[in-house]
Amino acid sequence: MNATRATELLRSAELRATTQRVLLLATLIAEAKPLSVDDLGLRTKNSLDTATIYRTLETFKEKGLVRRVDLDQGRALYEHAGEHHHHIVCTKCGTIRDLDICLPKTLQNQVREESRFAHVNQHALEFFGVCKKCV
Amino acid sequence: MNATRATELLRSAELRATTQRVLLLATLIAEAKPLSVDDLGLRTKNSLDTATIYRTLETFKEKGLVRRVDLDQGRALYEHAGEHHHHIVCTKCGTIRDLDICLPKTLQNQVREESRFAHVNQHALEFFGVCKKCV
DNA sequence: ATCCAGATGCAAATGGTTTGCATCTGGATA
DNA sequence: TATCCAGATGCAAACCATTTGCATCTGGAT
Repeated sequence: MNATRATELLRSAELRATTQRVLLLATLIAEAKPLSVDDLGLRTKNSLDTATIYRTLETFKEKGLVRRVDLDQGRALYEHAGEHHHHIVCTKCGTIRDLDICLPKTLQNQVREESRFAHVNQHALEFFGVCKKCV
Repeated sequence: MNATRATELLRSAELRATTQRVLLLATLIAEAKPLSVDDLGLRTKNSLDTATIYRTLETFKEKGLVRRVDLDQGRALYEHAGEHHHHIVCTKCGTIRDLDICLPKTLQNQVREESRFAHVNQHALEFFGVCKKCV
């Protein structure tokens, strides 16, 4: 069960381990993929108020427990924050797969130079395609 | 003036060159950066109905005249579709700068293999940082 | 067992985007 | 150039994800 793991994580993030937070975090850990607020509502059997889910996800994000992913225009997705990675999305069925790749350092340095920004902190990289089932 | 250029582009896209479309496309060409629906409303002196802007942008997108950029959670941005490129956004002031870089082919091939998708059609790559003015 | 700052639930408000419908117009045709 | 109509526009209402105000509840410290 991920409830104990979730509780531990909440404690180390200095957050009160409420029923709702444990449930949400455990769900995010269990599913291990980006979920929408609706998804989270369904997977927790609508036992949580929508506003609570939004507020909780925001809190989690601030503490680095989850990461927000913008794959979908229209609604936000959140995933348990493990290692930095990227995704590929099937434009037909919406399936999301994790990718174990990242940008080469050379490209990141190139951006630092070309942008003339003082800092380059992060990047979003998402791929879109058609999965085998949807060909 | 970009109006004639816009009219030409509309014609070759087989779209009726209405006053509104010419105005919108000319504005997108002139600004040469991602604009929100609100931005477009202001820059056209609120002479266009919001619904018209949304519908027109959707039409333009289908015809490949504009590209939608998701930099901002909350509202969509659209830019005149020139060459494929990416952006860097200042997380303090919101300034967007074009980047003349793209993913190395090797990485794209890596994604093709690792994803096991039938096709990989496109990617979104955005950088976030702090520009010199905002340090 | 008590207590209270912070968390939750509920409902209403917000803001971007979409849609139904009556009217208008670009541009093809005669 | 005048006519015509499919498609475009304007307006207002509807939608939907997200946020917010506020009264009540609760985790965990005392």
